[in-house]
Amino acid sequence: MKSTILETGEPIGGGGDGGRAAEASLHGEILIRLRDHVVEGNIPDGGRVPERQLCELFGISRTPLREALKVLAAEGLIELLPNRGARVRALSERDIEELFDVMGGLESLAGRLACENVSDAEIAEIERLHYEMYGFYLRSDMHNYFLINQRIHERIVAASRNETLRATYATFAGRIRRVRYSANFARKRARWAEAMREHEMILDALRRRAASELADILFHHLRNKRTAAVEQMGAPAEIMTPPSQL
Amino acid sequence: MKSTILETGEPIGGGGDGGRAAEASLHGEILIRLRDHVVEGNIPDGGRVPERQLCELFGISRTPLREALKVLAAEGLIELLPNRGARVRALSERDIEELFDVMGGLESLAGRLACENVSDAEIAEIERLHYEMYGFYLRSDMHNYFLINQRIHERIVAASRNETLRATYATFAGRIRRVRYSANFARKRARWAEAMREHEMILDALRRRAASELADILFHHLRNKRTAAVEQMGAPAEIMTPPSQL
DNA sequence: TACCACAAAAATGAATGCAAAAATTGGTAG
DNA sequence: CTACCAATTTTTGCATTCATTTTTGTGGTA
Repeated sequence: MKSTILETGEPIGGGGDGGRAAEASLHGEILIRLRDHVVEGNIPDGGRVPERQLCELFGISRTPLREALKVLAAEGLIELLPNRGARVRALSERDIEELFDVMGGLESLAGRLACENVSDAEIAEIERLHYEMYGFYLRSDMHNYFLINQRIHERIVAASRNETLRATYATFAGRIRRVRYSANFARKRARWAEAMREHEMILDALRRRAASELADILFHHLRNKRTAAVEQMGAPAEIMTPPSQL
Repeated sequence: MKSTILETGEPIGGGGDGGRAAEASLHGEILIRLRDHVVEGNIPDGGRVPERQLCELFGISRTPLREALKVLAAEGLIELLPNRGARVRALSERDIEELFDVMGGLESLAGRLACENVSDAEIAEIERLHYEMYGFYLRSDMHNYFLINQRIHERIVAASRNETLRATYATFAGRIRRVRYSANFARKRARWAEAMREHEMILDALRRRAASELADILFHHLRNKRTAAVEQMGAPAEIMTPPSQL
């Protein structure tokens, strides 16, 4: 008996979970590693996902790898062409609009449910993060601003007390991760200030536990992010070159 | 539907689609058939999903079947226990609450987006369905009422013009299909009347294209469905016995 | 009779093998 | 030199095989 495999009987994939469980059973590990491999942009958009190479990269046979590919296809991260293998799914502008809107719907829901369930301590924690983020905004520290921003949204989702929602949110977040990353670099000060104001409204509505209002604000917040992201796409100039792929 | 297999090079799983495409490639067909097999309740809750038997049922080898199992696990329909095979995922009361809330969030979003995009013709069609449904309500024709009800909700989702949302909605709808079916049999006249009133509000808000308002109404509509479903669960008396499983 | 140990049987997880389809290469004709 | 076609190579999809693990069944013992 080795040290890597866990011996618990914990179920895998129980809740369409965003890939949290399933570390056991080779296939599960490969799924996670392959997902990361794709999400992190090691393969260019629309590029082929060569089974053979990945097999030796991960040191496994094709069977578990192909199982993972099927799952990633179901998640929408890659697409499978009959007899022509897997490709990294290139997101069209429309795809990105749709994804941001769905994210908006999910965050909107999260806010609504959070108003029902959030504790005072959680609000206090979100407030703390908010002011921390505000500090980075004042200092124009984009990177740390973005990090805290993410955490605030995650806290709201967590406060919704809905594990199904959390897992679904995680899946979609992974799907647009690359885009969000680059959209992040749209250093438009105007949009940034607007986002900051929206975050103040979010916090205010959450404090008052105004569910419908928070739902509205969050949807529009994401809608504005969508606009910013799409504008950024229009004039990319220099696309982030993936860190070289063997 | 044509002769089952389609020869187009259409990608599979392109959008996390709810199983619409992918009829090609044995694996894809098996995925659909197996999903139906589970959703339709041929295997009891928590029951084992025997690979061997299903293989000969479908007349295939274990490889494509196992690929399908992995996907269904990712969708949350079944769960995989390491070295102990697949089981049909039994939904706890909490699971069902979560699922209804997520469905509420998705329909809420659909309504919001529909207000942006719905055409007059689509509204007219939904109105037509609404009055047709009203007729079944008056005649206490539960079955047809439910069918039209489903179609109205689908029309709203379609009017959102968001394919990603549509696919996600379809996946979750499949996940609670069994529950909805039995919840449907909760013939509480009071709840039924309430639902009818809510539908009138939905139609009204859609006509006025009042996005936030419609979002609210749809969420609460689903929340009420959730309450009804959970109450129904509490006193099931006779659980729908699955039509015997070899 | 209840319980535990042990062995046989079955099922799972992963690797390998094989046929078919696609991509690639080489060659030829125009 | 280019366009087109055929043969080779590669890749994909599925079946089969092999090694573990779990489950089942049996017998012995307290």
